[in-house]
Amino acid sequence: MMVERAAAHGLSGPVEDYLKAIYDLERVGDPATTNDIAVRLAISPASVSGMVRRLADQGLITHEPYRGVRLTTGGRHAALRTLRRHRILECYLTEVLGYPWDRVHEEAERLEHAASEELIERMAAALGDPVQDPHGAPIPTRDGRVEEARLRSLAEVSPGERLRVRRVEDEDAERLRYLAELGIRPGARVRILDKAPFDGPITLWVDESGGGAARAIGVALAAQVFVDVAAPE
Amino acid sequence: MMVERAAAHGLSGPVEDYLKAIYDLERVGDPATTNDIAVRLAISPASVSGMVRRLADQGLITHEPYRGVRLTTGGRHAALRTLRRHRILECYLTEVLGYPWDRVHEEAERLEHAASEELIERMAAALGDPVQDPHGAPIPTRDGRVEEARLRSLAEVSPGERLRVRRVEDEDAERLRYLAELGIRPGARVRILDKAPFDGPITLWVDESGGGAARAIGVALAAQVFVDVAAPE
DNA sequence: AAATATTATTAGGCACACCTAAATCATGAC
DNA sequence: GTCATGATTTAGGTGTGCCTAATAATATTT
Repeated sequence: MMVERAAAHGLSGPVEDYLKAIYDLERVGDPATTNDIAVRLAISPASVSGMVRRLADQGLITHEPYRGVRLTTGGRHAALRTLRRHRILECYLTEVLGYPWDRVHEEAERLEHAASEELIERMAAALGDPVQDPHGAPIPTRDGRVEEARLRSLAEVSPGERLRVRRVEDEDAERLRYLAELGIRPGARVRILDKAPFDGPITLWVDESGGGAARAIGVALAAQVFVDVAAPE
Repeated sequence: MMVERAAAHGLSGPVEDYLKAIYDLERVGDPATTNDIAVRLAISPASVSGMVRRLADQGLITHEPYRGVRLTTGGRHAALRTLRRHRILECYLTEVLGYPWDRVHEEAERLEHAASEELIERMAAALGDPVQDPHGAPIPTRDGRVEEARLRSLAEVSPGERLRVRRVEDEDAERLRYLAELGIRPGARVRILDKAPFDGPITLWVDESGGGAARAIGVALAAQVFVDVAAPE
């Protein structure tokens, strides 16, 4: 007899996590390598090898040994369904239940595997079908379409231009809390004042209601903040 | 390295399900037998034997071989925490997200293992700390207290008295849908008109706004509907 | 009290998802 | 063109939670 999955979908929690990770790594650039995935999920490369075989057997990814891994159409759809669930949950928890910015990711990470499509759609409806989550990530549509804006990170941008923060990585609660303290969140207007050489601190001006403030952050943190050129307001 | 549980609590989903089942069986009467648990969870008795050992090792239950199983204080608290999560979720899904009566149990059954204490308390607060779920089951308090009213089932009551439906079993969606059609839900006022012999049908009068209707149900279904003597309104 | 039926447990397996340690493969340096 | 380094895979193992089939303990009948 087949093991009855506790999940609300055909896939186990771990499988959904792999697909999300692969989607995200692929999005940035090249095919996801075993190692990339291992680092992302904080598990050993050997474990990834095993799971990669199973995912390939199920037709969710293609695997060129020693080359990397790509999602198939089916795998991509599964990843986007999970991502939709995750991001709608984040919106709902934040907007309706008053969850703090930095804790929402963690809760959504668990709920996304258990929440049915119906629950997610009820939440989406209650929110008026949001198009992005609290960290600025776009929410895939029901039929699995997203447009991932091609944004530059603060680490890549040169001083001068007026910028608008569009998105921040949401994985790490502490970092998020710190960014929030600095006023760096989606929608904020910023301008880079200076970049110290040798990966030194990046000084920027953060607009705030009634003024603003100069802030300095390291390159690692700046790489997790994505911006585009600010539309004139 | 210890396996990181996906659960938001110390216990795995299956363990929480066992504890809930044992709690419920104990509540009705004698210590839960291996077989009872197996039937309740729709798994083989052999599997229950194995899990029972593990639960006993963890100090969640005591086990007298060939006698049955009882929750320890710790086990009971764990069961009540899970039950609280389940029932608050049912309330929230019904009242805030408009979930239908018959589908709410299934969704809560999955979410209860993933939802953190914080989420549950936020939902409870949004609802004004409800004291019972949509099927009439009492919600344990944060500190693990419940009073389970000693109710009689419709199958046990004699014709004549004016009754009020207090609670119905929520496991089976189809049964719930049928009961709802008949107007039999917590709060409804009913009176037994007749009980046919040899476990024959039970005929009852169900008050409805602007009248009422006579309905007949079988003993199996009647055993899942719990009532007390109607308070004069 | 012995035979039978019921109930519970043990024995032996399987799938999943992880681990460490030991090969193996690929590639850029020399 | 070989070699070392780093990435990847295989080999072998763990814990959880389920299974079936066989065995053992208890309860019931005769």
